[in-house]
Amino acid sequence: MSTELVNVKMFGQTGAVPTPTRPYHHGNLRSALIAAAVAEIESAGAARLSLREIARRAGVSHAAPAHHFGGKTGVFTAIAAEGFGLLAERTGRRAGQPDALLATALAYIEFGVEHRGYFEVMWRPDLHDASDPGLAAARDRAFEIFYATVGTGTDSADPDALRDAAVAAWSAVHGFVVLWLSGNLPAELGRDPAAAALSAARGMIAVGRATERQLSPEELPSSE
Amino acid sequence: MSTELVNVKMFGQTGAVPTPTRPYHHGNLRSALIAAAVAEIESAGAARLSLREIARRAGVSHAAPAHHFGGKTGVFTAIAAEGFGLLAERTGRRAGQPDALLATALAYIEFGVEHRGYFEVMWRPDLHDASDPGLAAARDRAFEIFYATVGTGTDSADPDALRDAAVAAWSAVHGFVVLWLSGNLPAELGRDPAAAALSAARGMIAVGRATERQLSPEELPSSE
DNA sequence: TGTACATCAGTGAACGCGCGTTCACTGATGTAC
DNA sequence: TGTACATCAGTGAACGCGCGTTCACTGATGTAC
Repeated sequence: MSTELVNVKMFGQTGAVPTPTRPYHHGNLRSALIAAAVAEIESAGAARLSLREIARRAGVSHAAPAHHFGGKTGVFTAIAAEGFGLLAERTGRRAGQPDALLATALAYIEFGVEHRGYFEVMWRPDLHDASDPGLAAARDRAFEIFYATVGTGTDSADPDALRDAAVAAWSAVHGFVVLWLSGNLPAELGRDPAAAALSAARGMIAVGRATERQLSPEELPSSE
Repeated sequence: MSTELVNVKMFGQTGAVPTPTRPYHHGNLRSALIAAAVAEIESAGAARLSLREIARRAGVSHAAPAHHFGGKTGVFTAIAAEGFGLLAERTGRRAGQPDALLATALAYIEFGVEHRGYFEVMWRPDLHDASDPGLAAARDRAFEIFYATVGTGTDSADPDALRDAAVAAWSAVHGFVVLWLSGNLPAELGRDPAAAALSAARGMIAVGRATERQLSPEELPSSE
């Protein structure tokens, strides 16, 4: 009898075979728990997440997640940090391209829609520990990429103008993701988030012009 | 002994005074429960809301909320409907003004920030019953006002262009509120949401221009 | 190569808690006469 | 004006459930010799 066979998980089995044991040490419990938690958040929402449900999904004892992460906050913190890493990777790829701002905006939206489990946790300091060094580093890295892209995309030299543009662009893409995920956007936009986001980008041009028309002269940005 | 005195709530009392009874029928339990629920959501988040906590805040028996609203979904549905009513009232006030789009955007943001308890529930069909007739009517009314304002503000005659502009404007204000409420926006924006939103509006002009520059000619909106 | 031992990842039984729901009830209110 | 009665808003005791946490434990792994 090979060790392979012995170590395989065979929970459903009830035959004459002596109860096969899965290895006592999981080997990669951390990843398994995070994956289980993300899957659970995607199917039931972050509010419903319980340590016991994570354990059930990962096939370990109910005390294992708390043992490994210290508690629910620890799980959320790990998810958020990993999420910012994934986001930075996606958006960073576009840096330098001539249409980097638009491409980054679409990358942000695609990330949020494809990874709602991560996305939902990343912006919720009430769930995770925002001061965790690993999380803070990952978040800062993602922000740097975003700011740099907005800076070159909008030709904003003035730091205040850059910040305002970054907040505006971020609000727009973030709001789009949130409304999309919660099913609030009109159904006519279709089911492809990238196509819908492109439509919204077209709309953004009209909104920018209307804003310019409606802001009083002294409220308008001075430069450019 | 006046009825006033008899009816007053005196829970802490243990003296010789005969136990004063508060009226068996509350009189306005519905409003009291909604107010209690909104207050609880604002202090602890919608995820933590329990029927028992609502009852505690309202000073009624723990079974009263379920008795009145049928269950937690009923409470959330009532909150959402009332929230859309409040939003429509606020944004509707600005219709017709020359700067209606900007004013409506600011009104949306102020509403979201001031009434986070309502705001959080309104966009969560997983919490409330979106098909409830009262809720649907209130929501449609609020949407009509928003669409009309965006239509006149952006001069969008084409229905598709109007929809795109509405989605873009909505994403922007909605994203701003969500990021503001979750504490994710940079601290330099200050503590006054209206001032911060005005800054973001300035940034929106630059973002609109950058979007126009980066969209390829065939992706650009044809009219205007 | 073999043995002894420290480490610590993961277990599983037990606990107390707050929750939603049920249900027989209480008592205020409104209406019919 | 007074009486009888139906209605139903709100009560409170009781229930079972899933949760997080604790803690003595088990057993795989790595290291010292």
